[in-house]
Amino acid sequence: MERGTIDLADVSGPFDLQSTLESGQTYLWDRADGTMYDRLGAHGGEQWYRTVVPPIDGVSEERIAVRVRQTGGVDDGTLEWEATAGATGVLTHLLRLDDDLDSMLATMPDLPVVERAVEAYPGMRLVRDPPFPCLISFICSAQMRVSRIHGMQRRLAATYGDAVDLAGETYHAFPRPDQLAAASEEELRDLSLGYRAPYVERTALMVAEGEAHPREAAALEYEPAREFLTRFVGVGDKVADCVCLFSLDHLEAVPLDTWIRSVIADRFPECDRGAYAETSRAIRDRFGGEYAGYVQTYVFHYLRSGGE
DNA sequence: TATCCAAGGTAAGTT
DNA sequence: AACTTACCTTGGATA
Repeated sequence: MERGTIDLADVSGPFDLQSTLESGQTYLWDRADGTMYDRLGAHGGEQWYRTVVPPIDGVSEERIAVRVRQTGGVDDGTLEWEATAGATGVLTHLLRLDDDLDSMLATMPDLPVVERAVEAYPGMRLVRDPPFPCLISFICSAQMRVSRIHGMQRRLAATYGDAVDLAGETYHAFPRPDQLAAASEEELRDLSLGYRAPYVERTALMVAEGEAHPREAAALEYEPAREFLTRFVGVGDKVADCVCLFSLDHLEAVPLDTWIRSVIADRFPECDRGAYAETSRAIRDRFGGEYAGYVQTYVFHYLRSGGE
């Protein structure tokens, strides 16, 4: 086992681990105390969070089990980690510590709800999930509560993923495409995926057989990337936008989910253009363009956690 | 205790 | 292109 620390004074702008991981962007981490997504806004403070990271091109060539916690403040605190290999690189990648958050915040629109959301969760960042697990977890998200989406991913990992030991505990990696493609629809329904089971099965098969891989969409412009991702079964515009934003660095993507649609109806009705693509463009412009997805994530978490 | 409802939507069919 | 409808499951609200 290796351990290390990341000094947040060396990171551009603030960082907050808890709001970053528990704001409904990622379903691939667990809290060590088992309360991840159990209660909205349950502040345990300085908790360990853990995950297993698959090999990532240009970042790490091996699979790494890691746990991490934050001590101290969002500007001058410390990230403390333990892992099966050096983890500073993968944590910087997954938690977007390479973003210059202050500069991004400076470009965000001068709107009351945005300002309050940013003040409520200082240091919250977007995540950069691995593409395949991100794709599958958001296929599972259709018409589902956040805590249950997380439960599905836990069961998928426990059932089909490799076991990895770290510091006397067993972690379960998210299943690779070939592992998930070997699952039957019936087995997936037994994990209570419901009607999403055939979507997951068929999409895993598409990736396992090399028909397409979600990471290919990272090389495309944003809107073509969204269109590309909808070729996967169970992926419409909304899920495609989530993968664009939470995995593929298309930070202008604004997923039009039920929460953001209600924000549009209540506060920006002129942005409702009917069709997804046009409404998406309108709210993206209203949210400042280049980093509109950051704005969306602040507003989403702020409203969902009871603000206003 | 029983019943109802909605949850980070998508696919397939109809007009 | 816009509009309907079916779809699994279950925690939480309501009666």
